[in-house]
Amino acid sequence: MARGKIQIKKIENATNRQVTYSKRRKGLFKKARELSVLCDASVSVIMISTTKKAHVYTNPISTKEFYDMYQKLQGVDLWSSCYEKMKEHLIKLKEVNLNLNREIRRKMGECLDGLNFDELCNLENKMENTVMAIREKKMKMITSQTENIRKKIRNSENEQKFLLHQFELRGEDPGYAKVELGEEHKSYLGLSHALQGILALNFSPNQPDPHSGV
Amino acid sequence: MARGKIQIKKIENATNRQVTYSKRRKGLFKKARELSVLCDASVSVIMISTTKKAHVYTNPISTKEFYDMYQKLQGVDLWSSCYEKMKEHLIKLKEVNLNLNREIRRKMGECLDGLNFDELCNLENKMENTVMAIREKKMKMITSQTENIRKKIRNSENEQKFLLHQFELRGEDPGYAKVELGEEHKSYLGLSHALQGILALNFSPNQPDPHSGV
DNA sequence: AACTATTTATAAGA
DNA sequence: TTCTTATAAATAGTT
Repeated sequence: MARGKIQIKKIENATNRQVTYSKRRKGLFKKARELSVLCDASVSVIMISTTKKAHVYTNPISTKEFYDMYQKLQGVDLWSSCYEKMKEHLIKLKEVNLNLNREIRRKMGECLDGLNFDELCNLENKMENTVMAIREKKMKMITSQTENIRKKIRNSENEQKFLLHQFELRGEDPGYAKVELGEEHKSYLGLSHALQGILALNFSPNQPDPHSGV
Repeated sequence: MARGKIQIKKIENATNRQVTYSKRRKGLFKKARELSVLCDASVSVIMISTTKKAHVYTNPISTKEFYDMYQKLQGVDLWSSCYEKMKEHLIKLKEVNLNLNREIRRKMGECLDGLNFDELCNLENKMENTVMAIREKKMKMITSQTENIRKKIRNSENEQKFLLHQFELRGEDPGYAKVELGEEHKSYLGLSHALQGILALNFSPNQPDPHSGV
């Protein structure tokens, strides 16, 4: 358009192309601004070079507002695919949550109205098994606790024996300490045995229940 | 820019403005196309007039692709507010689901390892209450069923009486029908009474459990 | 980045 | 709207 006409096709010389890009970009933005002002229109110009650098002109609204308005006017949602998928996922999860909550309420004995007799029997069985499992777990806990206490006692007994031995070697009388430790051990043992007794009682009555399938 | 210079400010004459808009729009699109071709760049021009009509030129990619690329290059997500909120919601729901599932597994007697002794006792109580609630529900079901059957029997007995009365008035003998109905009633009653007995047995043993708080 | 010959865009009029 | 055309503006090639 000056000093000779040019063909509208890609400029092969990279430097030349870059210079032209710069000049024409400026020109385009100027024209865009003029159009926007003269005609009171909203104009958005975005250019992305091969070097992936973006140049933007928008007036009088932001790029986001531009896209929002564009979408509204065109009646298309450019992001619907991603957005809608997410929405669906959300709805599904909500439904799953609702069902899980209902299941929990049923397991708490509420919300039983929708179940028929067979389903009630089934749920009863499962819940009985649950109670049994919980009792078993408690039993294990107590047993292992008792075992631990016994070990501790054995350890301190051994330690005590060793200390006694040491005292004897020195010809001294450690009487007081010996009695103290002995009392402590007895109360430990008493507690754990009592707990085991309670659990054993608690555990047995359900075993002959005609409903528990095991 | 011809036949006289103009000021770059809004053209007040509406017709004039419209004409200029049309002419300059064409010019801008032409320049955009030339730039795109000459410099091998991506160009997007969107114009929205005061009459809310959109005119678009993009090359060589679509408006959506343009938007996506623009976002990536600018490192901003124009929809982040809405999108991120949704994402957070999704993550929260997933977490809730996970917890609900864990709760259900616990109520089924699995996954008890994370609980301490008190929690186990608490869960045991709840599950016992559940079993009781289920049994109560079953009981109610049977009771109402029995009641229904009793009502039906009463109704058919009344009907039978009425029919017998009618026959007597006519001086005829309906003996056969009377015996049939009577037998049927007995078997119904027998079944429901037996069921009630079974349930009563099933229901009572858990009542004196020292762990149920009620 | 600046210059400038020339092409291109376009304002006003038809 | 479109065509015309005088003139302003843009810009290709050069420095």
